[in-house]
Formats: sequence, C-alpha cells, structure tokens
Amino acid sequence: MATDQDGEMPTRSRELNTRGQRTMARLLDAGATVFAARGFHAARVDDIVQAAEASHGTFYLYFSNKEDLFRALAAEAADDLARHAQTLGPLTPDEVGLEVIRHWIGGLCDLYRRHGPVIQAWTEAEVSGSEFNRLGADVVGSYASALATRIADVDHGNLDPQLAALALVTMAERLNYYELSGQIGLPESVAVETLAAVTFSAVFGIPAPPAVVGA
Amino acid sequence: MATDQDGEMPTRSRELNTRGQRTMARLLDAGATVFAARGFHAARVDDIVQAAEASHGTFYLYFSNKEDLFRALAAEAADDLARHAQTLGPLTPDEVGLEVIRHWIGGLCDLYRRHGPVIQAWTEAEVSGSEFNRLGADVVGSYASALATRIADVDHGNLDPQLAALALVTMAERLNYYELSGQIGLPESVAVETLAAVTFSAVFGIPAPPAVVGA
Amino acid sequence: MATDQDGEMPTRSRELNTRGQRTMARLLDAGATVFAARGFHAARVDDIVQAAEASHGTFYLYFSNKEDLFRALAAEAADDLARHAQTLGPLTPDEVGLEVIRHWIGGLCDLYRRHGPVIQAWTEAEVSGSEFNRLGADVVGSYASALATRIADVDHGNLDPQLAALALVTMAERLNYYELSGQIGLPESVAVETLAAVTFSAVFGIPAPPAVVGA
Amino acid sequence: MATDQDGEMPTRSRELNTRGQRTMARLLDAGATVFAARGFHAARVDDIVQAAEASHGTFYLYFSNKEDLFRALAAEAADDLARHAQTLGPLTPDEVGLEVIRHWIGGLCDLYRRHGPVIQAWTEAEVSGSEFNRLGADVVGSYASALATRIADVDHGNLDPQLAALALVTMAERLNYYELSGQIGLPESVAVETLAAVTFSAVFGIPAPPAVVGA
DNA sequence: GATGAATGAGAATTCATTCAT
DNA sequence: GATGAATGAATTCTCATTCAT
Repeated sequence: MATDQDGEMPTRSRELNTRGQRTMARLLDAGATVFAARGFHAARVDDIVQAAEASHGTFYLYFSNKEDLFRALAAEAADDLARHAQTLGPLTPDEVGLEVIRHWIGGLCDLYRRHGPVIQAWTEAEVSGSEFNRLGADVVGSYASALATRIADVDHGNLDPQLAALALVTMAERLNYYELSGQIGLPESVAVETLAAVTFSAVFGIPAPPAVVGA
Repeated sequence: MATDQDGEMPTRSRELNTRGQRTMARLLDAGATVFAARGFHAARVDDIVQAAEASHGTFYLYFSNKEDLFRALAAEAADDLARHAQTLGPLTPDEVGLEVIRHWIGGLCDLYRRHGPVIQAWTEAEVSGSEFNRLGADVVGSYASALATRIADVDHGNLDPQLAALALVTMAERLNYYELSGQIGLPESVAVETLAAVTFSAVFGIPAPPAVVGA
Repeated sequence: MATDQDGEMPTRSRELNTRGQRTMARLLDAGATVFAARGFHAARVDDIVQAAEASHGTFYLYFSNKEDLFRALAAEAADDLARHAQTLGPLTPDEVGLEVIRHWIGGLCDLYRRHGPVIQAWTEAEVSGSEFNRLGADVVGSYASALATRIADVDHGNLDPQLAALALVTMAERLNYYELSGQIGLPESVAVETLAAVTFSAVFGIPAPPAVVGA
Repeated sequence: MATDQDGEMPTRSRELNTRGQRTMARLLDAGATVFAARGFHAARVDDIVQAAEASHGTFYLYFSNKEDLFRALAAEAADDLARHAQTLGPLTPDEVGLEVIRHWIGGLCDLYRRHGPVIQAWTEAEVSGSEFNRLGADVVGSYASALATRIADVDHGNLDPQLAALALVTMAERLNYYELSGQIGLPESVAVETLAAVTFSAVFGIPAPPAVVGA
C-alpha cells in the first residue's frame, strides 16, 4: 500500500513527538552552521552530524541527504523573504517616500543577515538550472515585482519599471552579499542609507532628501 | 604576469614548444567549457581531459590540479576586467556624461559575457576567504574605486561616494549574472540603458536625459 | 515441535496471552508476504514491521532477528511437506497406480503453492551449508525416499531406485518452482498430469495409460 | 558529445590494451570464485578486489558494480548453455537413441559443472522478475524446446511435448544443482545414466535398454 | 506489551593524483 | 611529450539491533 519506491522524503512524512522534533531542530541548526562555515559543497554530512551531536544513522532518519536538509533551510529563508517583499507601500517623492524605501530595504538587510549563510550557500549550491537557482530567482523576482509596481505608479517615463526594479533589487542583494562575506566591511546603517538614496534617485529622478541625523 | 603564488607550478616555468602550447591551450579551452557547463565543484578533471581529447597524465603535466587550471582562467578574466575598469572618464550632468557611463557599463557587460562562465564559477569556487573570493572582490573594488573617483568629483553631498559606487557596481555585476544564468531573459541593450540611467540619476540626482533612439 | 536449536529464543519460551499471540501471528503473516515479494535478502525488518503495523521494538520482542522469523515459517512448511511425503502408497502398473502417483504429486503441488514463497526464499536464503539448505535437502530427501521405496518394490532392474526417485522428485519440485515464479505459465492440471505420466513411465518402463478425461 | 549520463557501462566501452585485459580477466576470475564461495548477495566488492589483488578503484574502472561483473559471467554461461542446447539430434527408440540422449545430458552436466557457481548465484541473484531470472528461464527454455522438438517427432500421443520436455529439463537442471551444492553426493556417471534412462522412458514409453557396461 | 528514536558498523562508490610504459 | 591503468582516501548511505520511555 505504501509506495515505498521513491527516495526523497523521510522528513515531514512522520509525526514526530517531542524528542524527534528536538533532534530534527538540532540537525537543522547544525546544518545552518556548517553550511555557513564551509559552504554547501564542502559541507559533509559528517560535519553536520557532529555539530548536532547525533549519529550518522539519525541524520538519514530525518533527511534523505545533505540536499534535503538544505532544502528545508532554504525554503524557510525563501518564505521569509518572499513575505517581506510584499510589504512595500506606495512611494512619494518626499522624505516620507524615502523613509518607506529605507524601511523596506532595512528589512531586506535584516533578513539577509538572518538567513545569510543559507542564501550564500544556495548561490553556490548548484549550477544553472538547479532548484536552488530557481528559488533564488523567485525571491529576487518577488522583490523586483513589488518594487516595479511602485515605480510604474510614479512613471516619469525614463525607465523600464521591470528592469529598473530588478537592477535596484540586485544591487541591494549583492551589496548585502559582499558585506556579509566580509570582503568589504561597512556599517550597515550607511549601506541601507546609500541603497535607499540610490533607489529614491532612480525612482524619482531627484536627489534623495538629506538624511535626517539619527534616522 | 601570473606571479605563481605557491609551490604548485609544474608549468609556465618551462618553455613550451609548439606542440605543448597547443595542448595547453586545448586544456584551457576545455576547462572554460566544462566549468561553464557544470560549475567549479561539479567539474571533474576527467571531464576536462575528455573535452580536450587528452589524457589524465597530460593534464598534470600542465597543471598541478583543477584549481590551478581554474586560476589561470580566472587571472585572465580578472586582468581584462581590472584594465577595463580604469577606462571611465570624467562625468558631466548631460547627454555626454550619460554616454560615457553607458559606454563604460556596456564594456563591462561585454567582458562579463566573454568571461561569464569563469566569473560565475569563481563565485561558486570556494567559500569565504578563498583566493577566488579575493579575486572577485578585487575586480569589484577596481570598478568601484574608478566610479567613486568620478562621483567624488561631482559630489552633491548626499552620497558616500565609495559606498554608492560600490552599490552601483554590484548592481551592474549582479544584473549581468542573472542575465547570463538565463534565469531572467532581457535584451542586453535595454539592460545597459537601465543600468546607465540608474547610475546617472544616482550620481547627479537628476533624471537621465531621454535615451536617444538607436543609441 | 520446534526444538529451538540455539541460543536465539526470545519467544516461544514464554506463554503468550491473546494479544501477544495475535501480534506474533501478524508478524509471521507479514513476513511471509514480504519474503514472497522481495526474497529473503532484500526483505528488511522494516518492511515486515510496516506490513504488520507493528514497531521495530515489537519485532525483536518475538524474534531474535530476520532469520529467526524465517526459520519459523520454513519449519512449518517443511513439516507439512515431510508429512505429506509419507503418504505415497504402493504403486501398480495400471490406471490405479497412475492415479496414486497423480494424487501424490497433486498434493505436493498444492503444498508447494501454499508454501511457495517460503520455499523459494529458502532456496535463496543462504549459500551452501546454511541451515536452510539442509531443510530443503531434508524435504527433497523425504520425498525421494518415499518414492524410492515404491520403485524398489517394482524394480525392473534398469534404474537405481534412490537416484531415479531423487531425479523425479527434483523434477516435480523444479517444475513447480518455474510455474510459481511466473516465468513459465501453464495450467496446473496439465503439469500434474505430465509429471505423473513421466514418473509412471520411469517407474514401470511403459507408457502411462491415457488420461481419463476429467480426472 | 559523449552522453555521459548513464551509469552502466564502463566496460566494453573502452579499447583495452593487454594490461587492461589481464586486469579485467583477473577480476572476472576473482568474481567467479567469490560468487561461488559466498553467493551473490553475500559477496562484497571488497572480496572480489582482494581476490584479484586489485584496488577498489580499479574494480570500478571495469565494472559499474557487482551486478555488472556478475552479468558478464552469467552471459558467458548462458551463451555456452544455449549453444549446447541446440546440439540434440533426432531420437530413436533404441540403444542409439539412448546414447544420443546420454551424450546430450552429459554435455549439459559438464557445462553445469563448469559454470555451476554462476548458475547457482543467478538463481539467488535476485527475486522474481530480475534480469537473471529471465536469463535462467531462457536457458531452460532453450533446452526445453530442443527436446520438445524431438519428442514431438516421436509423439506417442500420451504427453504434451512442450510440458514433458520442460519437466525433463528441469529434472536434469535440478539434479545437477543438488549434486553441485554438495547436499547430495553421487557419482556423475550414474546421475547421467539415470537422467538419460528416465528421459528415454518418458519419450518412448518403454524401458531404456540396459546400460552397456563401460559406456 | 508496545513504541520508535537512536545507534554505528559495514558496504558501495567516486575522483584527484601518481607512475610505469 | 603523451598515455591511461592503477591507486586509495574520502564520503555517502543502509539497515539490523538496542534501549529509554
């Protein structure tokens, strides 16, 4: 009756009682840590298992392989980001509008920081065409279309809203990446400020109002 | 040009006669192809050797390992890019300035397209701290400081030139990445136009002059 | 009846109350099913446990391992067969003698069909020298000596009764095997008829009397 | 160009020079030995590799897995047997006919003895429906149809030629099996004699002529 | 009696690298 | 210069069995 043939889904197919849930959580945490430290490819199941203080067999009780665990982490990150992407309100060419942008990008940066390791690992996770590429593209797409909608409302005619939105979003994404990867070290607040200012200028074709000190 | 950082150097120390040069070229080509197709980690020496119609032994005659070959490809790409980064001239708040930006970004896009596979592979090549990360950061850094210099010349005071330049360069880089990876398909000319317009707005705080048809 | 050959005996030593008996029966049934479906080696304890809707722990409450459960099934089959082997009466060179043979072989076929999965699995169960080989040899031996006795009674001098009996029994066994394994599909009645006719001819050196229609 | 995607065929895809051929032969020999000693399931790649005095890696250079090596051995055995099956000439109800049968069955026994380990292992190799079952059924089928043709020529009307032939062939096969597996020890010559006599009786419905001493 | 989470030894497989020819 | 057979360390994954609840 049970069609036991497929490989992928030891997880979530079983009702787990408290002990099991805790073990699974431990494995997920360990996974996040290890992926962050070594990247997806270099991470060995053995590393994760050790970090989680579990046995090899236990790992495969909960996940069918390294990718399966990673998928769980990635899905969570993608959900959080996609949900946040929708929160951008209408934009006005004034200090209020700038604050809206600043707040939205700030939220993006926060999430990036929280899920950074996973996001970076999924960039690396597989080559063109993998499910993780799609996941990444979906997230970027969510942000881009949210922003595109607001740009289209303003529409001063000089920009393709879709494309401009995409460019601005990738800018935010990538600056976060460089910051997180430690290759370039800058205070976050400034980065958010800069990203917001560039976005504002691009959307309205005017300089961003001067930053209010202490904002 | 390559300054042989370490102990690995079976080659380039030897004068190669014609046959040897051709074999080496074949291996480099094959490497570029294979890295493009499968990414750095998934690429096996065996793949490269087969694509080059050479033997395993031959590979190790020219390169000390997979990374060594990749380094050669990456160094070439990095050189080309770093050289091009320097070509940005002074910017003016008019159609001429826009054209300068457009041309510079266009060149960047061309190079990205030419060396794309290698660039993507080096993003993936290794995690935080690897020599390839440094290489990538260096390239981005070259572009960013070239642009920062020009922004500082203008200086309308609302932006940190370093940071804004960095943001704008990552935007260009990342949009190219998405275009190349096929996850998002858009006509190049438009992308260049959009990147240039956003950059122009950011630098001068005014809308980019309308695009001249056919530019 | 089972004389517990060795140290393994978590069960059968204990009086089981009704619940326990039912659980054990469920496990035995599940075992038969799973061994039939996947063979001895490929059958996992997990498969059996799932089929029996029991837990892993429960399995080891009743059997010390997979082999132990299998032994129980095999012993039952072997008992049935050995008992039936003894039921062959004296043979006469006429229609009555043929009917005796036919009936005996028919019974063998019935039992083979009932216990087929287990019989097949024990063929596979282990290589040369295992206890299951011995079990199989014993069963074949029982049949062979029963038949040998009757052949010796007739003794037309051209055959070694032991050997001929063995050959004829293996014939019956193996034809059943092929039929059961589905590799060759033939109506049972015909198979019994053919086996009986060949046996009759071999024993008496004359053709079997023509089959009575509907026999 | 090379469609490198499938798993199964490192072998025979490469032109092997002498060294390679010898290694492959060593692995095949070792495989036959190990399969004979432990059976298909219990045989580990490691056993084979040790017997062949080769390394683990070398094994996978020539075969994609244990099954692949076994397939090679099985195919050879099946070929030999299928070819021999065709060599049965017309049967006459006299000493000559008996000799023909005796010779044919003798050949079968010889081949069984030569390829016995493999034949036994393939019986065990996998459960219902595997390619090895089919192989076995094919071989039995070849023998059965060769014999069926000769029985049909005689046709004394009391037997279904197909079925009788099948029964007689399985008898020969299985008696060999028991002999080889050592569960029952008998001099070969007698076994052949008995098998031939039973077959002769079944085909012609008369006793086999007395064996000529020294035949 | 029953459960099912945890264990860990064991087996398979891959692939970078070496080396004799 | 070139070859390709051989190597073996590293890694993944499976499954019988135990044990705390």
